[in-house]
Amino acid sequence: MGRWIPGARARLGEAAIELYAERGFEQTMVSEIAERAGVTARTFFRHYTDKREVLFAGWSSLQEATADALETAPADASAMELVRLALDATAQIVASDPARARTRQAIIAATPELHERELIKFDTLAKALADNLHHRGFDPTEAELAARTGLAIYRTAFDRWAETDGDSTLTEAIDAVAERHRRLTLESPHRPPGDQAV
Amino acid sequence: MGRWIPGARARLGEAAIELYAERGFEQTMVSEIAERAGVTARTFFRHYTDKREVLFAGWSSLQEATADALETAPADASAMELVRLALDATAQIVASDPARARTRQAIIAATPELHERELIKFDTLAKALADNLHHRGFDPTEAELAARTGLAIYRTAFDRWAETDGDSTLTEAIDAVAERHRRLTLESPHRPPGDQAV
DNA sequence: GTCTATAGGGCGATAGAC
DNA sequence: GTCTATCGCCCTATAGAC
Repeated sequence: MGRWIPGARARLGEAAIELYAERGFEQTMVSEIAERAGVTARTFFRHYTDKREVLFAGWSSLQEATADALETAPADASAMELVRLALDATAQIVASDPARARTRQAIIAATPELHERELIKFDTLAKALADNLHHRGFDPTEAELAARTGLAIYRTAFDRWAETDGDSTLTEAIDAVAERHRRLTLESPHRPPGDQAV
Repeated sequence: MGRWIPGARARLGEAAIELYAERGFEQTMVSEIAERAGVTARTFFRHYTDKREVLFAGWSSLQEATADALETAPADASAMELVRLALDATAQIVASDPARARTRQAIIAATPELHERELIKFDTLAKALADNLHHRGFDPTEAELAARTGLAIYRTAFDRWAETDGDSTLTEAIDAVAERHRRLTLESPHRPPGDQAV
């Protein structure tokens, strides 16, 4: 007795996503996930801090991938060029398993709690990117702004990509949205000092 | 008996913010908030769906204010011009009580759970703004992108404003960051079709 | 307003891997 | 022997049901 099968973490992750997809996030109890994975509920919490975290287990690798992508970038690259490199690196990972990406997306979209968690993950990603840019010499405000603008582009592109049935790539979607962003900004009038809103 | 003092909602809101600031969000129990407000814990949950929601009670008025601001805008305004009007309207409300805004900010920054909730509120605001732009005739992608870009500008401006000691206005901070955003985008090279990342 | 189920944390014991 | 994964039982606050 007490003979435990290794790989509990992975089994818990699988079981959770299956159950969330089958019957919904809120309708799934931690004890059920644990049961399907062949462990106790207590073990679940040793691997994942809470029920939501299971769906975001891979995000640290995204952060590493973007950091790697920026390491090999030319030293004189502009802030937005670097952001684009980071987005492309992210896109490659996410789009490497489109079916999983879309399943995840469907689960998250159905549950405000999970949407909340996703947003803070995006925010963490943006923060990491901003720090990276800052270390490259950009000032904090510029780094923060560029990173957040990049995330705005990425999220919009992902939304479009996820709702189409896979005839175009995520990277192409990012290209298209980035170009839109350019035009949008060019259209917006320069507001000279002294011409401020009341 | 049955004699209750009106204004429970407001008292609960005050009590919650006081206690969150005094001893931290997690260390504060709902029963303590209720006690300080002179009601039962059950009453707390009738006014606020959960512990976090207390800090975001005023956000619906922000949404209304931005909607109003866009109603009076010229019909031929560009997407980013409209976004700027919305941000300025938001800034006016938020900056009308700078001390409160900064206290709130400090509580939220100290607690990931609250940060999460704040992000979804911002996202909801962005969604509402995007819908508004969409109804004005902009296509969904453009509306979504413009709204999210606007929020990126707003949040960066707010961060800068909140960490300085009130010698400049929030609206000025937004102006400055918007101008930065323009320059950042202009610097970023146009990527012609066919020149995509590997 | 009361009652209850679930999330999630703390602690000590145990059973494997090394 | 050490180190780490797992268990099981205790506990409390949240949040929803009645």
